[in-house]
Amino acid sequence: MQAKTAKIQDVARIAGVSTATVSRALSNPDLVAESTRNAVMDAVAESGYRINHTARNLRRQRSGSILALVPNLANPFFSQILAGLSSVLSPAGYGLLIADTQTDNDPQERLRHFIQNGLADGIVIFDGNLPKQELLPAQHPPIVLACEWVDFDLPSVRVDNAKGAQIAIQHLYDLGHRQIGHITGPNGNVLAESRLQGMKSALAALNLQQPDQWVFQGDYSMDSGAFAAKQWMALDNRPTAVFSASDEMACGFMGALQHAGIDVPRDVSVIGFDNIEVVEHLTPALTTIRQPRRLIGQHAGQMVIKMIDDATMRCPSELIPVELIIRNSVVAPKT
Amino acid sequence: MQAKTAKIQDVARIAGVSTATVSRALSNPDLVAESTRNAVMDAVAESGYRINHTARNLRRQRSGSILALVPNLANPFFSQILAGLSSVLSPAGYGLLIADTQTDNDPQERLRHFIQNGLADGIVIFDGNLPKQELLPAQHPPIVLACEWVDFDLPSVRVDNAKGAQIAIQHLYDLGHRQIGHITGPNGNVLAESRLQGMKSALAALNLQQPDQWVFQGDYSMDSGAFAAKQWMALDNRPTAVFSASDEMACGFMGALQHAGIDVPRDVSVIGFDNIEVVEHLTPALTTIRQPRRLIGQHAGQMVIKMIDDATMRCPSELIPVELIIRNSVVAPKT
DNA sequence: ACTTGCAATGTAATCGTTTACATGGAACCA
DNA sequence: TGGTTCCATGTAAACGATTACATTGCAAGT
Repeated sequence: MQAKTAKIQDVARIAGVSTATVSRALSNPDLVAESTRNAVMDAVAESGYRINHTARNLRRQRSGSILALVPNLANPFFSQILAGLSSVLSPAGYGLLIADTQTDNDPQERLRHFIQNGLADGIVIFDGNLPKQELLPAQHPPIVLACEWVDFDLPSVRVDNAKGAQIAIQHLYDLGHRQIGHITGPNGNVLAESRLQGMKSALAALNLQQPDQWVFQGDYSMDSGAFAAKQWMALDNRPTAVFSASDEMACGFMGALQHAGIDVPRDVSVIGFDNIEVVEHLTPALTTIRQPRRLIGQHAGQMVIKMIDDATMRCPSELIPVELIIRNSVVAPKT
Repeated sequence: MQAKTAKIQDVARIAGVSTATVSRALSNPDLVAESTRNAVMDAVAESGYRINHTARNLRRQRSGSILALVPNLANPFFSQILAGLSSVLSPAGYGLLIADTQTDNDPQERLRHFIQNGLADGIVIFDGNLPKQELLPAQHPPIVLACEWVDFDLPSVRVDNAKGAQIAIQHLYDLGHRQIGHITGPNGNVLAESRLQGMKSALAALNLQQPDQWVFQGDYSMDSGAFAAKQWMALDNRPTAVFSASDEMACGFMGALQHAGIDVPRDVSVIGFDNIEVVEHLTPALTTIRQPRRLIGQHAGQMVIKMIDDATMRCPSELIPVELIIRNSVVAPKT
């Protein structure tokens, strides 16, 4: 251990003032006279002083970071959202702590750990399946839910999933499709549910039937999309178009069909949800519903910061608009 | 503000012991008698005590988290690596702080900020282009480089990129290709360089020529792969196979070719690098060089923890093996 | 019986800031 | 001139843990 890093005491000594003045000069410059402020700054430069955040945080009763709880870090869906989050947190002086909610077997305890231990000044939750009773009553730092949400009253930022589904169905309908299948997200997932519901009511409004075997159970993974393809191929009576609750599943679905020699979109049209980056480069390029992921991250970040700054603030939930991106995976059905 | 959370004092009072004993009972159980230990545990349960990490960290002169510096958070390439990292950090009691190195315009200052401010007990750097002088001399927490590396002596965990390139070329060669092109990574990137060099020496060993116009400048993005496709199509004298320095570029390349009506692999074989998840589901499924990304994250995490636990430790760099994944994007050239 | 050693615990200093409160002086006003 | 007010600064008490050092009591060794 060589020359320990300078502390505020050292700066104070060099500048010939008290530690209080140094502290003020640094974090509240208008409180000190200009001349002293300059002296302090010089002393800081001379000593190479850097603030000790741990000490500051202890004193201020804060942690200086925001925690993001994601259900599966390995899922690239989150990378852009996190990038958006990070881009608003950094400038505001917050660190971004990231934890995977599904790594171990006691989510209950783990969640409590994160929420109650003062590890974060605010939390952004991307996982709608967390044990709800942990979120509800206790005193916790500001929480915002992003993408997924839970049924009681916590502020959230999300897209209008039902609307997205409706747009997708309408698009298929407009091109002439009357037999429309669906690949769902995992059971119990709020996104999956609302996309499913959105689809159902859109179909109903259009007076279309959808037999149960046209609804394939998925879990957002590519593999589950590929599995849906197998089921589709096994059908006597195949839907002419399939709306997938995620782009990843659509990838898997199209891939498996193509590997089996089935032509997309000639034999079946496919529409996805999310607009992840790769789908533009697929063949056929995937028609999909765009979710502005970066934006979602940014809004969530801004919201949580607002709630930290003003504890009384009740943020309204935000609904980010979705958008149909037309590419080449949807065409009129064969006649 | 209601009932402030219990502190160690409260626990001590309830258990009828001193704070020192409580502290020991919690973090060093064998130092206290079993009976007192139980009394303390009961008191903890009764009071709902949860440790204040900020205070502990201040006293212990640590921060309790590890920082990951990634060049571009939005790049899904990192999501699995981070998942691996997180999976070893969490159990060890470290938080994972994530920062994007490219968000703002003064990387120098930013890097210094992270390194010197005691924000992290250890740092994992995924960006080989950081200002090197910042990493070199000063006293900093343990640093390990992952994936990318810098030329001087810092421990790293990475794959054998040159070997990967060599395997790729050999595979193409074995199938009969003698005219082989390449899409590079960004200029100055160590991965790009070593894959390029690996390819060059493999070609030389096989006595193959590679005119300059067969080497397309890319930047790892899908778009740059698509751009390379344009250049490939403009060539009079096209290579029969292309080795791409990343799967993403290979996606863009294949996509753009297919959209232009060119058949992969019949008209040109493509081999990638990374084995990102989606490429298995492309049509054709992409033949590629697999990098075990999750493993890289895990090893980097273990290494940095080791270095924190034992400051004298000099970790040797680790080389994770790569592997050829044969799929359908490479076939023998047209005769 | 007297020392020695050890195990269990307590006392209090310490980590590096922030900030409530106290102080001193200048400016202003009647 | 004496009294307010206000600005700039200093003093010292927090924040909530850990841990060096001191203390105690008891068992064992001689």
